[in-house]
Amino acid sequence: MGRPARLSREAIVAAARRILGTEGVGSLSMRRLAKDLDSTPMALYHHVKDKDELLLLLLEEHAAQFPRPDLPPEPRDQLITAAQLLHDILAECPWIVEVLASDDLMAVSALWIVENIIDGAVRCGMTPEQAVYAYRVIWYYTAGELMLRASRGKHYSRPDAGAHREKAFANLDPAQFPRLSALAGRWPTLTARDTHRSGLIAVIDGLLRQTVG
Amino acid sequence: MGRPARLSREAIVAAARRILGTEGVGSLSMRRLAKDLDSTPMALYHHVKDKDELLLLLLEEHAAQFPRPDLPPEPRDQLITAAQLLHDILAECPWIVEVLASDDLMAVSALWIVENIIDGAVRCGMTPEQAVYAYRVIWYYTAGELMLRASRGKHYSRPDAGAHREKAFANLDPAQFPRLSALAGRWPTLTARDTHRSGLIAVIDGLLRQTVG
DNA sequence: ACCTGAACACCGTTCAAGT
DNA sequence: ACCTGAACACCGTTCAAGT
Repeated sequence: MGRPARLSREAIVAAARRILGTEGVGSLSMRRLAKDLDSTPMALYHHVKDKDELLLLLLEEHAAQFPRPDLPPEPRDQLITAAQLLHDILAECPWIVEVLASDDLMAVSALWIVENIIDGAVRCGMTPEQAVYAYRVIWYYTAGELMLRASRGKHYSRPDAGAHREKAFANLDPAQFPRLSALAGRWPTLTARDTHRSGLIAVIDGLLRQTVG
Repeated sequence: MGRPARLSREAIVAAARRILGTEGVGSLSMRRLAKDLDSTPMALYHHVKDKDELLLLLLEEHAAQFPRPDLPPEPRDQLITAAQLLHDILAECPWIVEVLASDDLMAVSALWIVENIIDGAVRCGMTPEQAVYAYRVIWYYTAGELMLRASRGKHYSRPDAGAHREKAFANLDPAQFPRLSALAGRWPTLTARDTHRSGLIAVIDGLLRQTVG
């Protein structure tokens, strides 16, 4: 019957997800993964093309397992809810943004969301061209939020987190930077707030006004 | 008189900028930099704290040298022009976005732009809190656009660029994805368009409507 | 087909020693 | 103070060989 393969795509993806969950993306390397599987780095390359493919497999798995709620029928609500959902799915694997960036299309298991964003936009009165434009603006906002959220998470445990910022604020000339000086004390609190949804609504309504009045 | 230091911050930054300009961020490593300076990697650490500090020095230099045009007096125009300027300054060094992300404040030589964004927002009628919120939404949009632009640049020369996307579109079920199927052929053209400014205006007007009606 | 070992061509950074 | 050499603890990936 031919000896069974020791490794498999599934086993590799499962081990990778375990590392991701317990130690973060920073710890996920082909070598570390091989060690966890009692194998060698090169054995992995028989099952996945390269590290990017492995990361995409992880996203596919994550997105496929994510619940698919019914979307509201009203087109603007559908647009907002779908865009929010796109953010929420990726918020749990923000490391994927860099991989997705190389091609500007979502992973296939998250494509239904893109379809719903475009559909909502068209049903709001946009042309298909305008709907793609709106999707891109929403995607830039979402990707930026995810990237900055991820690197905040990466550095928040450092003892000197925000040291550079505090020093910059302390050296601020109030005559030259009146607005920033006045805000200095409240800046950390204000920037720590989660304003994603509210910002998303502003972005979408701005796009709707610009295109369909 | 004590022998002069062979290396200096300035010489290191200059060599780094040369590598950045001719070969891109991917080629900028402390070891490569040392080689270009006929020195050793560790000699560099006597003049800069670490690689992140070096990258910030490069941004400071770039932003300081950038022209500082007068901004339009009308607050909404000031807001739009300042936000556009923020994008244009960073568009020439998009690799900095990751470094800036760790602290959520701009490099000091670009702070005058942040001041003007906040000022424009306040003069449009926003409270300082709302102005910081607006700045953050604008920054997310800008950072996302820059990041995706950068990785498009990184991969556009590959022979298989867009291969994954094309295959994904080809396998699309028109019944399940009517909007995307209809757009498939035009997707590459539509997503290649530079819509930054138009999107920025939509974002800003959306924010203004949401906060000051 | 699947896996191993060794190698290639790199990283950022620390440590101990030199002048 | 400034610099060097060697080392630490890693990377992703290719190549040639084994079963």
